[in-house]
Amino acid sequence: MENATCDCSNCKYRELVLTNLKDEEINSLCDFKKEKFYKKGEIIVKEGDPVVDFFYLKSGLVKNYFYNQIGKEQIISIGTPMNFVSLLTVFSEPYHKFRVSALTDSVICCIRMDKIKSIALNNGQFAVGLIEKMSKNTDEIILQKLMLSMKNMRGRIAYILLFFAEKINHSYSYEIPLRRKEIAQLIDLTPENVIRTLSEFSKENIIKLEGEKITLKDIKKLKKICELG
Amino acid sequence: MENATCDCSNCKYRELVLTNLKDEEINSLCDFKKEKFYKKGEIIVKEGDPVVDFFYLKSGLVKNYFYNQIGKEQIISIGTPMNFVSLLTVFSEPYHKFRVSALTDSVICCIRMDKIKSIALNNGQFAVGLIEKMSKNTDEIILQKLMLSMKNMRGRIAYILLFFAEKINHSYSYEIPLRRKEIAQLIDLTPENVIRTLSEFSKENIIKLEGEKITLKDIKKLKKICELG
DNA sequence: CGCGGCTTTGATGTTCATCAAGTAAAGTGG
DNA sequence: CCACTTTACTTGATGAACATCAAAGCCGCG
Repeated sequence: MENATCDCSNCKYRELVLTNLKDEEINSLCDFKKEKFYKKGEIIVKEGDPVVDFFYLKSGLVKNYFYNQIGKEQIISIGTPMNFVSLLTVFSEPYHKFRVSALTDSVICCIRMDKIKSIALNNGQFAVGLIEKMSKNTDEIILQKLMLSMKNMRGRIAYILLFFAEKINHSYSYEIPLRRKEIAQLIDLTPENVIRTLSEFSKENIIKLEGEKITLKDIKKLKKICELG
Repeated sequence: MENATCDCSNCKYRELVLTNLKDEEINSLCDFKKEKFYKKGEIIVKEGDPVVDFFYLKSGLVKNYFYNQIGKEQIISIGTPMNFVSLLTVFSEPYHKFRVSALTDSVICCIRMDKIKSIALNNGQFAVGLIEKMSKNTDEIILQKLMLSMKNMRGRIAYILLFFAEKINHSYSYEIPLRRKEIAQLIDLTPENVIRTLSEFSKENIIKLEGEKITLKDIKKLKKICELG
């Protein structure tokens, strides 16, 4: 993990997450800002860490996860660029509940939480923008979990392949950003069954697998499996 | 459903949900406030309804749910007193995504959404309070779904019985507020298996069933089943 | 009274997890 | 650079957990 600085005032990334800021507020935020680079696999936040910074992802991909009673990893959500890293716990709890790590090399902007709060106290516009953004973000997480829980094996795999394509890579041909095991942890299957289903899809000519690269060949069929499965 | 009015300025219920309001803001909010009474089973919000009011539950119990592709009802969360009714979609979407109905006779306070937003714009204290409350509320929903998804049949039933006792009824002896079928919809089982497991617990002397009344007899064992299941 | 919806129990079937075993790929140290 | 270890991936066979199906009793309600 490395640090760096950049200019916030014209930062497109900041604008999408933190809006309606006056110039002097931007300065006050950004004097304490840190931009951090994380390598694939690096841990960004550990459960139990005190909440000091507010994070948002500029580029890369992160996972939000925890370990269940029997020590198995469970992925709660995937953090995409222009979005919050970590759940909203940060606004109501002094300590992080979950772990966050980088799935790919990632750039994260860290702003002191107390600065955010103190600006929100004085700038309602900003606070309302934050509320709206949070609301959207959380709803998506809940919706995704709901959608997944309703589906069977094939439906879940289809869903997640389409999710990677449409929400993350913006292409139907991409490198799968998660290991088979991680996919399993995200959609609540075993790695064996993830593999099995991918093989099935491949045999049925719905997808094409080449190493870590995947091409979704029959989108229509895939969407059907996703909806009905 | 009936309407009524009450005085907001000293309302303990309002204070817990909407804090840091100045006197004139309370008045501005409450002039447009409606207090509504819903009978058990009544629908409070339908998916697709425009978001005009902000709801919080003063007393009673509500369920937040939707219908999946095959028309089966799925319960997302149970709304308890002193909390928001409906998910946070209200802050970012113009229309409700889910349906809400009363599980028991309920009293709901309805405040115009535009009033809430316009006050938040001018009162950062209020906005930050709202953010914290929202954050807590949503995290609980996500956590509950996560906990449930990790558990097997017996674990889920144990969890939900303890949830009813500790979070809703504040007693280990209570009337079950949901039908067997609704419990199934909430914890993702079939009604048959809900019943079967309750029967098992009853035979194992962990609980006692008398009509709709239930008594959790062996809390220790129940918690063990909940944790390990 | 009789109809429909909820509840309950038992029997059967399907889906998915688990177990086992083997191959490939990727890091590690001499 | 090559043996060695470790980790990921893959396939098949077996078993357990839960859904589904079927049938009967119960209650509330028109």
